[in-house]
Amino acid sequence: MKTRSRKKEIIDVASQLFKEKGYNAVSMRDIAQEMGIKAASLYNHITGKQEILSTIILEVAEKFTNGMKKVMMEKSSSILKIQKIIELHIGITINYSEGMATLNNDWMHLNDTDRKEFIKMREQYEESFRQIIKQGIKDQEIQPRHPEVILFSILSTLRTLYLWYQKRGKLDANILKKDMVEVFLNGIVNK
Amino acid sequence: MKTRSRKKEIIDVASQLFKEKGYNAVSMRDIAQEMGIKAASLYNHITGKQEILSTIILEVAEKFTNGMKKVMMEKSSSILKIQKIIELHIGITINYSEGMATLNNDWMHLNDTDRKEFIKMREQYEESFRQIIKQGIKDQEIQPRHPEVILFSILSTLRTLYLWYQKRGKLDANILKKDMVEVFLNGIVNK
DNA sequence: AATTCTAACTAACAAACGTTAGTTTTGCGT
DNA sequence: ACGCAAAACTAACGTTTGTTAGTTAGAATT
Repeated sequence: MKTRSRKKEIIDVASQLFKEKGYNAVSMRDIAQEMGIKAASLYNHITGKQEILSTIILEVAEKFTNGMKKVMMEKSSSILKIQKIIELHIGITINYSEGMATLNNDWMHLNDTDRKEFIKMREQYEESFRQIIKQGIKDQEIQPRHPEVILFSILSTLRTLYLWYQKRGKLDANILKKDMVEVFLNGIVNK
Repeated sequence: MKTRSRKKEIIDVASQLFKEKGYNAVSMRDIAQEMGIKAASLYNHITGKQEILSTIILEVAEKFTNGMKKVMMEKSSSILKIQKIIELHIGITINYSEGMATLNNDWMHLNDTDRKEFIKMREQYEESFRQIIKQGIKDQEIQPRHPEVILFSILSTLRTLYLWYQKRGKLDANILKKDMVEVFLNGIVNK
């Protein structure tokens, strides 16, 4: 189907623009101009601006949900699971950095239905992560600190990875992962 | 001057709304309605929407610049300086959480002049932080890892603190600081 | 009591917005 | 070469936007 690929083009162009200026600062005319067509022509492929937004965000959100599901099913230590989660975030950031930006910054502009679905997914994701940390503390793999601080510190770093990854150019994902795991697991102090 | 306090009111109301919906999704009529007046009346106190935005952002940005300047002048270890920076962020987040959100999300909607100034301030701030980390590695206080990963991990956590602080309600700032310092300095692994 | 000032108001503006309707062009399968 | 569907176009719509102009009620100052 030709429409599919054209639709994908629209989503890609929109992702890029949303990342730079945010959803509300990008008009349908901006998107169309970037594609060399008129705004009205976009409606041959999509139902509206909202559809673009929810397509971008929910696609990335599902990647996270599925990735976390896999991690949760593994029979490994909590530390190893956290490493897998860091890996998951790095992978998604590399492949969907524009979508990642939109998910972070513009999820609140989803329509009621999609926004509620998104929030539910996000809460479940965080809850899974929290359980892993709590289990790690119980098993004495992880230091007995407030789980919420650990969860928040790691998650906010991973969520804004997209801001940073582009600047570093083609820094090897493996090196990035290794260093980041080291920092979170062992800290920065030289003892 | 009476106008000053009324202007402050506008800034405060706008900060709250900007935090929730973002700069472009908040209209002058929204701000006015929240204050119980008409949009046109706002112009007795401010020159326009842009002024509101730059007032909010540049005020917070200067807090950071001044705070960092103080830290840099201290004659203490790098580790201690990093602790001071964490303290600085927590303090600003508590007192200016709305402005913090706007700074993070809407700085790109500043006009050309203000945006350039903001970017310069941010770059200088990051560079100072980077120097502290590099010095710490040279002095063998900090483990010899890529400074950029350390910088990014800490900074992105601190920058999005505002997202998390409100949820935790009145969690004591001192406990938060202590736990967060522990996580970054010593990591989470129980050795 | 008269004047000035502050901060609100109503009315209106031009521009930009998302979207719809109807029409024309393009390009592929026959 | 013809037919048809896909995908572009023009024109316009009703809203919403930030902002300006001119006016008015009430308080403060003289």
